[in-house]
Amino acid sequence: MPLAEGSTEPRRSAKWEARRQTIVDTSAQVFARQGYHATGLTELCTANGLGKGALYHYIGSKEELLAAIHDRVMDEVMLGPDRVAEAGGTASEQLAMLGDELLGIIQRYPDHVWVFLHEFPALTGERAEKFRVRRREYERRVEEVLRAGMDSGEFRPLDARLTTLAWLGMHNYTYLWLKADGHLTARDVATPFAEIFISGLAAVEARSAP
Amino acid sequence: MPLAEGSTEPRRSAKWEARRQTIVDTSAQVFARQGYHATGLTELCTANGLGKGALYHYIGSKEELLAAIHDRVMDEVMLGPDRVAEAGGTASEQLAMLGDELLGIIQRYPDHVWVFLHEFPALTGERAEKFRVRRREYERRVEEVLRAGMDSGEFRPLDARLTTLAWLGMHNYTYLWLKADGHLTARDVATPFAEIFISGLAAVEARSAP
Amino acid sequence: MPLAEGSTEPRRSAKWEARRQTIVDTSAQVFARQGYHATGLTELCTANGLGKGALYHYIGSKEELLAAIHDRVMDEVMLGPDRVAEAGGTASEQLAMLGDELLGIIQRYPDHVWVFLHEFPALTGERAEKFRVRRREYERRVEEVLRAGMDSGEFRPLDARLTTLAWLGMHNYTYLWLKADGHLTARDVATPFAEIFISGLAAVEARSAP
Amino acid sequence: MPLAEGSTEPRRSAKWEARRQTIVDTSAQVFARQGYHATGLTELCTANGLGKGALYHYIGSKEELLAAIHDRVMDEVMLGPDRVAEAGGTASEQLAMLGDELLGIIQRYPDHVWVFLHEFPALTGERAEKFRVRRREYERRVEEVLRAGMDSGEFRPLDARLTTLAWLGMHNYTYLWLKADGHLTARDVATPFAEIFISGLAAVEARSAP
DNA sequence: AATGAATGAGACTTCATTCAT
DNA sequence: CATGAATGAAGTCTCATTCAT
Repeated sequence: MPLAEGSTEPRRSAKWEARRQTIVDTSAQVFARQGYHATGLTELCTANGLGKGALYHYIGSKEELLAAIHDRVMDEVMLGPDRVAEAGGTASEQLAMLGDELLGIIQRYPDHVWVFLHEFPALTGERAEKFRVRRREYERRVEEVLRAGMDSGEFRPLDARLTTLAWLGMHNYTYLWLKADGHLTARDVATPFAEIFISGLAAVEARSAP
Repeated sequence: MPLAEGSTEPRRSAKWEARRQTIVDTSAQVFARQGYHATGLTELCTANGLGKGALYHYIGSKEELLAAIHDRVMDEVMLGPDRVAEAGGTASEQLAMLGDELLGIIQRYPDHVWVFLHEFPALTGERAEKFRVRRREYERRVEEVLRAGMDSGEFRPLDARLTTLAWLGMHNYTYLWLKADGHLTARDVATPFAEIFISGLAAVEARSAP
Repeated sequence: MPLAEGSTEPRRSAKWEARRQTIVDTSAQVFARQGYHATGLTELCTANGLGKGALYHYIGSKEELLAAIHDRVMDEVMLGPDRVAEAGGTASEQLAMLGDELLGIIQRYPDHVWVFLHEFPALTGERAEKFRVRRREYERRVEEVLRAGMDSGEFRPLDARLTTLAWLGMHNYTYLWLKADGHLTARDVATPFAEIFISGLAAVEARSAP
Repeated sequence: MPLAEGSTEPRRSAKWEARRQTIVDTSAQVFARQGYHATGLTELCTANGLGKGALYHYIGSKEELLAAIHDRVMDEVMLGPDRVAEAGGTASEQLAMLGDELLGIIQRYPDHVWVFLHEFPALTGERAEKFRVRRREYERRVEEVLRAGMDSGEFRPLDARLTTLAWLGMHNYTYLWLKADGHLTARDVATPFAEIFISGLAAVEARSAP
């Protein structure tokens, strides 16, 4: 019996967990390339070098595998706001850091992110709800930073929600072209993005002074 | 396969074309709600109030239907840059207009856009290539406007490609939340987006003057 | 829209219904021979001379097919008590008639009955409940006849429920050996069974009269 | 396959045998609840608190386990006629005793009996044949008693085979509702059953004498 | 124009069983 | 004694598409 309550999943060996992680990562690649629905179990088996039975020994179901990919990337994403809050600094600095963190993840986990942003609707029931909640939570954290900047007069007073969505779109959308194997690092992108966005938010007086 | 597209396809009656258009639009709705792969032909039949044979009479194949949805929205999108070029004006004005046009389409065709941005990978072969080309063409037109602004000194000198991608992300990503039925009009969003983005690009002297 | 309310099943053509009935009967034979769980869809396809898709066009699902077999036989069984009640007569006569009817069905539908008595636990949810209810209803009708006989003094006063179960066991159990192809007719069995059972129930004075 | 049963099978330790017996009994419960085919090895493992390897160490195969359950109950059943023959008495007394014994087993081993009567067709080859033979042997013993009663004039001259089948049905069928946990003992049922059946068989003169 | 029966490949998943550890 | 990873065949069911009517 595990110490933590409510964990209905039977404890598995470290070896099992490691293998499972490998399978999750490999499968993310395949899903990113072909799409979740367009990828059959047989293809996943080939990609992972496993028979169907063995694959199911690790993944439980195709949808559970999809959720595991989501978890992998969402766990990382949620760390960003925490680290940023801990680091402190001005709203501009915090927003820049958030962008850095986010693009870093997109670059390090391009496949997982692709799956996360594209195949989320394939999740059903509780699994879908879980990630809807986590996603909203992240957005809320971004919005908080923006709102703080507006409150302090560092940013112009804008619609915070709309501004958050603009920022998210600008950054998230990079999943379509930002890959680790390119010559571009995450920071190469994050820095100009931050420059554009933050100076776009900057309080008017700072700009229009005669 | 015909050498010249559209030439050998048997001309259909106006009635047929009208009915087909209705089917394309209705199907876009279903695809947007459930995903292309997750939607079966039977569901499409129900949604369109047609038997399988009749549906195939109009759509040719499921993938051709998907391509028709792409066409519907891409035809509209490509009109934007043309109209903008014709209208003339400063780079800022042109960029704002582009945003206006794009968000207008996203709001008027939320389902088609959703399908276009989400299910594009389901297209294969020539059909995929066709839309890849059109999409790149649109991006090139946006980049042109940005490059013109930088050349004229209206915008700071930035990486034009990267800036284009930032602009596209910020605008395209609205497909996830911008719906016609909301209280928000396309312009309600386009205006603040343009303000943020354009002032973010504005040449430094304009901002830092003492 | 069908006239009858609540009928969610789409109306089907008479041809479809006829073909379905044939499939139900043929499948009952296969299930009776090999068992429900031990029979695969492929086998059913072979037996019915149909591909998988076509078979599903008619049966909906394997369990629905099982339910259809249940329906076929249960519809017939439930007619017995009605006909008997209508015919009237003494309790002994009614009981004999019930046995006649029941064994007649067992002989005419040996496969359906086998499936009904053996594979009932394979039904789930509402489908299981439906037949549990109908079965109890039939038993209640038998018990009523017995109780009437006891009340009138025609039968000895015994535990009516227990007596019902004895009668049911004696008759139902014939499904294991009573086949139409044998030389034995249903009546050949029903008559001696009725003689034994009814004289076993007969009021004591009728038997022990000097 | 060993030529002489039981001879070449490696003798197992008493501990092994005990453990095996426990497993057989526990599994009978699971099979009775869910059916043989509907129960997976994994479920059996859970129910028995054993891993797959360990379970196979005891059971050999799923079908062998099923056979063991059959053995358990059939061994008991076959003792009945022997004990009855040894006890002697009139045909009526012997028949009543047989019923007593049989219902006693059904009540003491409801799960094993359920499996025996329901899942017998899942046995294949020699194993199926073995139990077919034992079952026929039991029926023969019952028929002998009936025939003796008829020969002696104690019972009316009826079709002995048919009468046997009636008696078996009446008694065997109780497996559907006779459980140990109820308030009803086996004798509570056996006595009225015997009364009905035996008086139903009683020689005519005893009843219809003018 | 339209129907819907039929196809058969392939979808996801579970099965009983084996065997290296 | 016991484990649990691995197998691969078979399970039920859905798919897009065709075609006789």
